[in-house]
Amino acid sequence: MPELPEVETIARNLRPALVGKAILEADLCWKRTLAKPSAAKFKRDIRGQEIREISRRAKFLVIQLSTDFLIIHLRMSGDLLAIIGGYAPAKHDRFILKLSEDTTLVFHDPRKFGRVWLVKNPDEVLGNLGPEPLGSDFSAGWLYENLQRRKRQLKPLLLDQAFIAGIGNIYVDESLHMAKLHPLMRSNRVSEAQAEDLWRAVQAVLEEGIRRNGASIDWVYRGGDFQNHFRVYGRGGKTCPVCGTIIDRITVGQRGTHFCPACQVLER
DNA sequence: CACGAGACCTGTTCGC
DNA sequence: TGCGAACAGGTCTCGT
Repeated sequence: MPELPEVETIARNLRPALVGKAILEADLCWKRTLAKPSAAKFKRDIRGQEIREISRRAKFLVIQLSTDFLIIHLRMSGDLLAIIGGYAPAKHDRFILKLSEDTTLVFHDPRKFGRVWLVKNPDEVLGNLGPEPLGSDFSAGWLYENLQRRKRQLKPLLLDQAFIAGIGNIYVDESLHMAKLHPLMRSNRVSEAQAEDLWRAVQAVLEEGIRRNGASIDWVYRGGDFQNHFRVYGRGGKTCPVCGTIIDRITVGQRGTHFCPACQVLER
């Protein structure tokens, strides 16, 4: 579920409930959820540290502790909950931190794709990420230049976290639609004006997602409502809100891809 | 370098 | 109603 706006929403919600609390004990329910280090070292090292700050980098949650960084990626179905008061174990809980003041941080993840790291240096995990799309290094000029240097299809390139970090399947489809660019267009054929449109669209769509507290779909509900404002994502067979044409659904890089065949024309 | 397929997982929804 | 197939917010690895 979580792309940049959803992870940002989670970080904002967790911050007031967790910052300042101490970690009493870690409990790992599904072994593979822990990416680094070993379970024994993890449990030993994390105990007694205090939660200093919670932030986001791309789709990662970064929890700064007294001496280490706890980094979490929710992948497809992960969710993080701060439970104040009695904690009752639930079916898909994979990892639990018992905190001071009767608080529990629960990592709930039905599909078990999510991962957790405990590291001294966050770059060990975050070092290969591209620029933050809502950050100052992401400019129209940077985007144009870097699109020229590749010859990839736009959609898979924008999903490549080493190229730009934080965009996922929903927001890429929405961004390309807003910029009126076809998902299969070659990146090196994007004009300077089109790159500027794409730059603007990516930021607008992500900002709207954050403003609406992210998108909540299916059984993973977190209170966001961006799902009620999708223009193309998940709307194959329905009409384009801009021109009324029927939205098409294709597969690109094994991902469902939604676009308007009239607004987003593939020139060749 | 670019791309497709397969893995990793469980749950829901759809078609017959 | 039952049952298999398709599909789901992500990313990694391997072969071509």
